[in-house]
Amino acid sequence: MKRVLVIDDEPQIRRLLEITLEAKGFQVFTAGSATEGLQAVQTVRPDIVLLDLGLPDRDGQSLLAELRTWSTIPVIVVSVRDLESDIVTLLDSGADDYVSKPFNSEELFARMNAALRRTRPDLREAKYEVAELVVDFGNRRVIKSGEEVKVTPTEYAIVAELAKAGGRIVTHAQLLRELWGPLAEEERGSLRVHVSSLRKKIEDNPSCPTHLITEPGIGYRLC
Amino acid sequence: MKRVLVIDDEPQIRRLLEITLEAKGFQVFTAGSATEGLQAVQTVRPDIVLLDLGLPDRDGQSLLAELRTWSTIPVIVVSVRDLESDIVTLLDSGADDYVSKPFNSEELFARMNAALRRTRPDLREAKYEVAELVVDFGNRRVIKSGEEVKVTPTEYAIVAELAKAGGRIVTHAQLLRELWGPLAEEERGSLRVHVSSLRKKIEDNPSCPTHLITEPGIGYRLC
DNA sequence: CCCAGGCTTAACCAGATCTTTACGACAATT
DNA sequence: AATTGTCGTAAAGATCTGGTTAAGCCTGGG
Repeated sequence: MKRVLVIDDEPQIRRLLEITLEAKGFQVFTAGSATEGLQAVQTVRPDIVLLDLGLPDRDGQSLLAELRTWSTIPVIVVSVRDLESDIVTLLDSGADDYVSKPFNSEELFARMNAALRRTRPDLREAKYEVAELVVDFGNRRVIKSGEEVKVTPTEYAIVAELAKAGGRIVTHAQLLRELWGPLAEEERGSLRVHVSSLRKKIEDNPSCPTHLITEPGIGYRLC
Repeated sequence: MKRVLVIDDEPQIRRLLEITLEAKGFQVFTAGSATEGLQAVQTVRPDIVLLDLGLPDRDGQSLLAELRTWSTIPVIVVSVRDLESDIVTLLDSGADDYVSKPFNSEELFARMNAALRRTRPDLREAKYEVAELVVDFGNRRVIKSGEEVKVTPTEYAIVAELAKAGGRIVTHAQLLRELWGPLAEEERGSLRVHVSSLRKKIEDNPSCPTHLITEPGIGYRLC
């Protein structure tokens, strides 16, 4: 049975979709806000997401952008707006399709199936892998040579941030912002310590790192 | 055994429903006012709610609206009024079905079962098993090594939530929201206590848990 | 009315985790 | 060669988190 996650702040819409989609044979999960929704993607691992724009806590597009940094799960955007420019922007941000309210449930169903057919199942795994190192976002785990590595919350945040960048450099500023909020420049020392202890766990030879690489003066990179 | 909460201000009706529903195999809880009812939803954790309109302290519809902001529990509205417009409004607000007084108990029973089937596909006949531990959603029981374990309502809610996640991590926030409603961040201490006592019941060695695992800084997981 | 079960709160403890600090290595610069 | 700044490491201390226990409160049933 296919699992669908509905992210919408209006309870009535959630209910409506729940009923119509269950009738179509989907297993339906719901989330009432953007943050809740992002979390739910990880926990319920749906096959497809229906995302309403105009959530209270966060812009739908930024949610989509964040989601796309670590997941390729198909997302269909649902919204009352249907300006041509909006549609383009959203598809650019990684949406798979677009349905405007009020929607015809048959049309929605058809588009969902199309999106499901289109996706490559092998890419739906929310994981980042390099050689013997695997960052499993879905289960919040780090695996090295098949063995799970116990990392602290901060260490996971660092390695996840680097993994999401997919091998590209992540600057000190970016990491600091992600870990300690926007105005934390004094934590550079702390960051160094955490990187150090992280290397002890994921590197064969911590003093000569092969995965968590320092880019002097810039930041770090996972490769 | 399914739990049903009856919210009605008339003692006679409460009694009547209590008797007929108990005969049908439900465990019945009652509340005599809207505020009492809202509270009871949290404390008794029913599987379904029967809500009478025309409560003294509050409009039934606003109660429904509030409930729907944090719970998807099936609600069947019972009322003397049966204006078409009212029915539509109520279903819009999130009611699952509508029965007008005086009601036929067979009809009510049928509609309750329909609502339960529709809204809780995960609980229909499902069980979650890991080694010697079984969470029996259908009968609301926990079995360990063939023996039933007596758990309190809150403990059952916790273990059921974890079981539904099927071994994946459930965050503190998710659990808190599910157990105490949307704005309960202060209950973390209480959650810890319940987890502790739950472990005493389902773990061979509670100080070294093998099933109910702590994911430091994140939440819990059943495996 | 009292009693028992269940929930919450508070206190305490242990261990994990984070930050701070100090120091040494290294490279680039003067 | 000395200076400067960046980075890694180790150790210490502070802080946080989670588990446990016991006490008190509330509620429903006898």
